[in-house]
Amino acid sequence: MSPAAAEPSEGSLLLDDQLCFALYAASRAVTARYRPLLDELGLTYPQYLVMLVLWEQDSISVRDLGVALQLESSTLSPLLKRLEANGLLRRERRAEDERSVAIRLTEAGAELRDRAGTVPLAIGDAMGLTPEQDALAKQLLRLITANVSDR
Amino acid sequence: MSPAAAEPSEGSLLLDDQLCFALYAASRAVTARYRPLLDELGLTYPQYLVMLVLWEQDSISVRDLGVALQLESSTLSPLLKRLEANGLLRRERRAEDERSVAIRLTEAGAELRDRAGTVPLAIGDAMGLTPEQDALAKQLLRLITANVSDR
DNA sequence: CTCGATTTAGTCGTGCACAACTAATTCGCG
DNA sequence: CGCGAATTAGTTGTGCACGACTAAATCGAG
Repeated sequence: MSPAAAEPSEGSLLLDDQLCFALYAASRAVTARYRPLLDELGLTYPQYLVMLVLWEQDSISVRDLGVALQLESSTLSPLLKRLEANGLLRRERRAEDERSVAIRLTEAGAELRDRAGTVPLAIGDAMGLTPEQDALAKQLLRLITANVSDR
Repeated sequence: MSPAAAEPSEGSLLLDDQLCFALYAASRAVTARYRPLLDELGLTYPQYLVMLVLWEQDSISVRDLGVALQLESSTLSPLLKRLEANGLLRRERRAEDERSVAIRLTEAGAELRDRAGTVPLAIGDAMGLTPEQDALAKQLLRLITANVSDR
């Protein structure tokens, strides 16, 4: 007989017992926190993630971008079109394989990296986790993603 | 000098160092896992969350639903309209306050609860966490949500 | 070499998510 | 009581996210 509140958790239909809801709510809360910072860079949150990949590895195919971000081409194609329209990148068919499209940063896209440098620290600060909690959270989230993805 | 891989984490612009990306990817992976189960119930994932709240507390206002799920009326209004069109709930202006709209389950909406009973267990199984990991993850996610939301 | 299978981007339709705004109703101060 | 402020749903516009599909290019077995 535990004196603490009951923990039905497994198989419960109560919203607040659901890990999935905690995950969903946290994800939206974090992107909401990013919004004002990214507004100053003229980026949305998914666009920011694409830029992170490109700053790490320029000239990547749409396919490999999709693998890195776990997004479909039907999500990426219009998103990349908007980033191209904003002058941050160029899309060009690869000569060696005309099916593939290489995404390359423009000068403006590469320079945006400098202005984005303060963003992760500001968010990390807002999340308010200790380095240990941060590492633990990442570990658990990757475990969930891996378990839930396969089969 | 740690022999393991470096952990720059704080202030890094590498995608895989970002807790925010782990969160975003996990959230989408989990909802993707729900999709085939919810398809059988004729629900989307956000619709399922709304139904969870209604099974817990029938006859709730749009406002209170928004508080529970942290969603705006501009998201809920069309979503509720679709659930109403599918015969799962009714919307009626409250007599005592004509600004407010009460959401009430129909018979079909209440009965759907029985068919949904197996969903949380199936998902919990797919996530593959120990009860301790599950509790820890929920705790960390709620901490992040709370820290990131205020101010 | 050839032709069906595979790979790669992209389009289209549906349903969130949210900011900005509107309209109706209720509240509450003077 | 009267009227401006606040509350509540809802609409509109933009941008994801993803399934289903298409078109073009490449691959590979025979």
